[in-house]
Amino acid sequence: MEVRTVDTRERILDAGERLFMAHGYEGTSMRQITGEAGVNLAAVNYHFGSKESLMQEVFRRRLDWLNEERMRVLDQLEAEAAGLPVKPSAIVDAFFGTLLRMAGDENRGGMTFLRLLGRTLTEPSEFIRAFLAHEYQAVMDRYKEALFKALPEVPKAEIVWRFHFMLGATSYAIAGTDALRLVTDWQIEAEDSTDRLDRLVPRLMSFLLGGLRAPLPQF
Amino acid sequence: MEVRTVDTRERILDAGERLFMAHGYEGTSMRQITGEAGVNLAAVNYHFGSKESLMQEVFRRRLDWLNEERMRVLDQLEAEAAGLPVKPSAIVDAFFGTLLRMAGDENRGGMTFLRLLGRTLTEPSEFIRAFLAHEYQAVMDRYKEALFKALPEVPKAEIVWRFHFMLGATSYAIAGTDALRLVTDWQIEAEDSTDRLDRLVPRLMSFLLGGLRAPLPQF
DNA sequence: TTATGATTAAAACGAACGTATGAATCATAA
DNA sequence: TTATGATTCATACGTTCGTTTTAATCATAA
Repeated sequence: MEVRTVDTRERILDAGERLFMAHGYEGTSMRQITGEAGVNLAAVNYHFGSKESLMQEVFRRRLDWLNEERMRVLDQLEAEAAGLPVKPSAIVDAFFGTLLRMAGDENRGGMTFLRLLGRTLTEPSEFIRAFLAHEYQAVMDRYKEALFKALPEVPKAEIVWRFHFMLGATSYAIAGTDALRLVTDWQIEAEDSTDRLDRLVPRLMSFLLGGLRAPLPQF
Repeated sequence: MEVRTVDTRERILDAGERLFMAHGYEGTSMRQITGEAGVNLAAVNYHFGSKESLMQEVFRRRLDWLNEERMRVLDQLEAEAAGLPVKPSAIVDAFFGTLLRMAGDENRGGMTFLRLLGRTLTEPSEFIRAFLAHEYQAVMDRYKEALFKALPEVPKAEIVWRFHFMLGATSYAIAGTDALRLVTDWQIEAEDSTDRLDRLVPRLMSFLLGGLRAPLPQF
């Protein structure tokens, strides 16, 4: 009774993850999902209730671990710091590095999930935004507070904005690995894909830290 | 014979721009568009041929001007520099500042178009990506070359990546003005919307330049 | 072995989709 | 004023959408 259920659920989640990533939420049909998963059309509604609930479950499966891990790493950093502020670079790595390192872990969705997440953060559908905002709120608040402490001389509003910019650069870097042929041509194409991922992390980290620590704008 | 045609076309483009921004391409129906525009359902197919062609025309109406302006500004910067390399900050402002200043120009789409553009850059639909890549190619190449000259000591691949990151931060900052309640709560909400836009430009510029000039990652 | 509840399967539902058609209406030039 | 071509209109086409229903099939416990 259990074996086939888990199998079916998992197959649907995998197919949904890949197809939502490739074609977006509205652009993916239930028939595509069940077709790719090799299950009956009615299986999604039976196991998840609706297409919306499936989408939420696709995210929950990955985000639960990611955000717990982010909390755990930050806990550890703060424990090691023993009351002193944590270095900004460590905070940025805890938040964005933990995310990016998921790309290499096929058991946690790998690149597919990361690209889905990157795309979804700018997705218009209301229910997805509401869901993600809820899922992320606690982690966001913790990291904002950590950055406030790490950069006491920077106005809080500036930190929030720069966190926002960092999120954007990261989402885009992930989502657009092949989407954004706009900028890239031969210079990047030359590297193979594992190389590209290994090198993306330090490259992006340098960029994010440079932006975070840039001189404040004068109005 | 001309008055009503232009009117109808324009009303459809305006409605399409707003609805594609709010609900995405797949999430917007012809009936929504023609309903909001106050025109007959068949008008889109009559004037534009298809939904895809309408989407392309929505972008072309704004991008033609934007990219010409970007070319013009860069021409002028290079003329003023008289053979010497242009300052990176000036190049970044010419590309991203020109874009961001569209937000204040309601005649050129204002915030609505900017948010549509930001969201579309991560949109999965194949025909949109192909279209944008084609529309952008010449401008991208010009700006990449300018940055190569402005930063001769930085490897070209690094510059391309950082251009990519800058695009991401900018798209996201625009698209997520209200989408990304993830990070922001009271700190940003406090400012009213015109204030927010005026202050976004220098804030984003500082961040982008900080990222562009960050120390290179060591592998 | 049979009864039971969980799962899968096939088929159909009404609604909404993008597009096409042909007649009505309009503005203009002859 | 009438003829002509452009535009608007109501309507319908064929598909596809997400979901529901009812029956068949499965695994397990009594």
